[in-house]
Amino acid sequence: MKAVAAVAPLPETTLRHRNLPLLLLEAREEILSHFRGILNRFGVTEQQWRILRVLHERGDLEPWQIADACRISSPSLAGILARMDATGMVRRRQSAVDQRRQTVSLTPASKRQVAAMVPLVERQYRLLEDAVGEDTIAALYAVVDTALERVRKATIASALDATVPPGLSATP
Amino acid sequence: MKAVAAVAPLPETTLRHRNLPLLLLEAREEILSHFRGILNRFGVTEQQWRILRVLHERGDLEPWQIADACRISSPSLAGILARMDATGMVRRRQSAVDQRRQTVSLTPASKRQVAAMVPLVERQYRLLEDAVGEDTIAALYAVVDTALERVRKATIASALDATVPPGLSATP
DNA sequence: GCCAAATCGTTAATATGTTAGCAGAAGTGC
DNA sequence: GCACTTCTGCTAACATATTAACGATTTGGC
Repeated sequence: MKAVAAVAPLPETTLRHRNLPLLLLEAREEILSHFRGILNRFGVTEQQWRILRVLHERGDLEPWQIADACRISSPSLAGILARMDATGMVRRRQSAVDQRRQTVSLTPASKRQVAAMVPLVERQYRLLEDAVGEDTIAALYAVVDTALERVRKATIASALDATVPPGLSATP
Repeated sequence: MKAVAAVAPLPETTLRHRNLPLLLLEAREEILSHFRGILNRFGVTEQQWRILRVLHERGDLEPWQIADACRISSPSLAGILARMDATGMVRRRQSAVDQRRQTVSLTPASKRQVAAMVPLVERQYRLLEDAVGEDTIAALYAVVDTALERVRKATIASALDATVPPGLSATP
């Protein structure tokens, strides 16, 4: 006869949860694909557009503010801003009071470019809403907003803190 | 006195729509941050895990199937698979009938590694659900699913096809 | 059977993401 | 005033994303 432990949950090797980051990546890429033509037309990358847009909306910013707002890591941003500075898309000035800090601002040329891009981007959003339903897009914003907020506020433990069968970890 | 055209919509320079791809990026990164510890522990990148996982779930696949399932472009996948092959994470075999095709499969070592990672990943999903509410995560899956499906099925025109004021485009 | 077109994986060039670490500058406590 | 800590932006090393283009097939039309 089988022992009592027969019902004990074996180390399951089947994922019950679908890959949520992958799903979000798919959604993001699918939507972004409809804007990429506009970006390519104006010769700006997706990250460069995020930066142009946030500078357009919020005015001059310091690099750490851009990094935070655009979800670009500091090392990535350093290179991106250097390239944008070299091509005249932004201007960087050192702060006089704090030698560590900088201020990034749009140039007259990039302001004109943003002004030309904004109506196209806005129109593309409307075309998207017209095609899939404004309510669908609104629900997407809303649900992602609340999920994001709750994940950020929550205290989430790490599965690594739990007891792990020794010898299975790749830790040296 | 003002002319009748006073109400005509000036070329608006204010974006009414928030950056939706950025919002999805934020959500994705926020969630992924809680899994990155597991991936780092086992020395696999996020993309490598996507590949390991899909091979675990669906068995041997050809590169184009992996590219499609994991949302990895063909050029990126070439390098990733080459590295994974070099480190023994996957094995590649040429097809006998079609010299262009390959079959990618897990190795015994990577099968053991996936088996060790799956419970941790699954546990992390549960910790996430416990912290933010299972319904929140379920709603996220559901809404993103439907939005993604509708965007894919819809026929969405390009804003570039509309009339653009000449001289504002960066087209040479 | 043969040639043009489509397929599959790949390389090349450039731009970013990730992690670790570092240098200069500014705040902090004593 | 000085050691200590924090902050800000940066470099370095590596892995990926994007776009264009290519080489080796395979397929389809005729």
